[in-house]
Amino acid sequence: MGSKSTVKRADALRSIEAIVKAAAECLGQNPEASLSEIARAAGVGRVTLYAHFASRAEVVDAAMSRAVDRGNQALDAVDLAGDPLLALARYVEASWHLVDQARALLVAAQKELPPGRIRELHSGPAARVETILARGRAEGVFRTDLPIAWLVNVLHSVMHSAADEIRAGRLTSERAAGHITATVLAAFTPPGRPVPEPGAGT
Amino acid sequence: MGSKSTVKRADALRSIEAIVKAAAECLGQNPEASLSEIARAAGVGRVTLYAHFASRAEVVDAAMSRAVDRGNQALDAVDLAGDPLLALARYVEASWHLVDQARALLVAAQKELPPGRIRELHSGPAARVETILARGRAEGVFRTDLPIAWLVNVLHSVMHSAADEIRAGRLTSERAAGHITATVLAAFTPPGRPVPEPGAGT
DNA sequence: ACCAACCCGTACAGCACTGTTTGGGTTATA
DNA sequence: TATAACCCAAACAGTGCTGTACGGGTTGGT
Repeated sequence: MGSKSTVKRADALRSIEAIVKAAAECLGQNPEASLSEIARAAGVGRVTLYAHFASRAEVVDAAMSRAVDRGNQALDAVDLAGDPLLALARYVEASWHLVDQARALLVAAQKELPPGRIRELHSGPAARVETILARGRAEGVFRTDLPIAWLVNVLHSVMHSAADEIRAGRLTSERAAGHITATVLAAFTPPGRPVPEPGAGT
Repeated sequence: MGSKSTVKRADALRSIEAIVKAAAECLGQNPEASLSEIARAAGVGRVTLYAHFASRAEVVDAAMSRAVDRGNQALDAVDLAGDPLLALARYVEASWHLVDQARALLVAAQKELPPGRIRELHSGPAARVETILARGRAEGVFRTDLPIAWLVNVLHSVMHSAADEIRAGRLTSERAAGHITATVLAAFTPPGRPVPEPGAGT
């Protein structure tokens, strides 16, 4: 789409990059950050921002896309094969961090972007977890009495929970992953089976 | 405080009541609802609203207080003694519903009210859960390898999770409580012990 | 039946944000 | 080095919200 304009100049690309980065950071802290704030954080005039993005929605979309890309990229380096319990632990270790920053950004996106676009962006990461969960269920280590979508949502909720606790000063970043996995592995254990002891594969 | 004015007239009290009720409902659906919307929903002129509440913050505070009061009242009717597992199940059954509506309201409150006031309002309900959890830990049915504050937060997160699933159309209200308790009771089980089968005391 | 308290609509001032325009200075690229 | 692309600050219109001020109608309490 949009092959009308000739190639952008180098400084223009630099500006755009700075804006998208600043947008991801600002909106990650405060979903209602104004375009003025974002432009200032990017070290760029507000008008320049409008020269590259037609509307606030476009800025949010770009920031969201960037965050999702980074997330996918980081998760590609994670080994999701082998014991589902360990795979899930590795997944948590690598992503709880990202999920936190993405949350506020998601709030901004939900107000500015059509729901379809949101699902589209969210589908990639979601698929990974579902794969792990499905394999774990097939192997009998994860419960089958609750829908997969529910389990996925619980996982994300617990990650958000950790972010809250950190912000409240009741939890340190180092312990977060451990708490999350301990909680989630227990929550996913099939009824009647013992919950796994933590620290099996550290 | 405020013993200067003579008693309010009956219609004034009726208006105030309608405003607070409408505020709780509107802000419960959309934390950014304007005072115009709230006044309209209350069947009252916008100016009348300002005659009773000096600022938006006062309206939010009143709505929040109302919701908390109602919640406490509903929870007073719940028996929290006996088997901690069953007590927790009863608690969930009675309150997941309230927590949902209170969430958006809380978002509004966090933007308008000082943090101290928020903690003050939240302390009542939180204490209940902590009591159940502490007793369950003492009796060995809840895990002690994670802090109580964490467990409380997990419980709330899972409740929010249920609200999300319902809004997304992937869960019905009837099954919500069951899913929540099944998840949370498993998450709270001490490592090495079997997770309880659901439906023990239905 | 009276009067104050209350309600209402309209209107105004102030603020913050979005999006656009203008005009002049700077820099990449050929 | 020329020129088109780019950057910027200042300024404008438009919108939506908050909070206040008025004047005329309605209603509750005594």
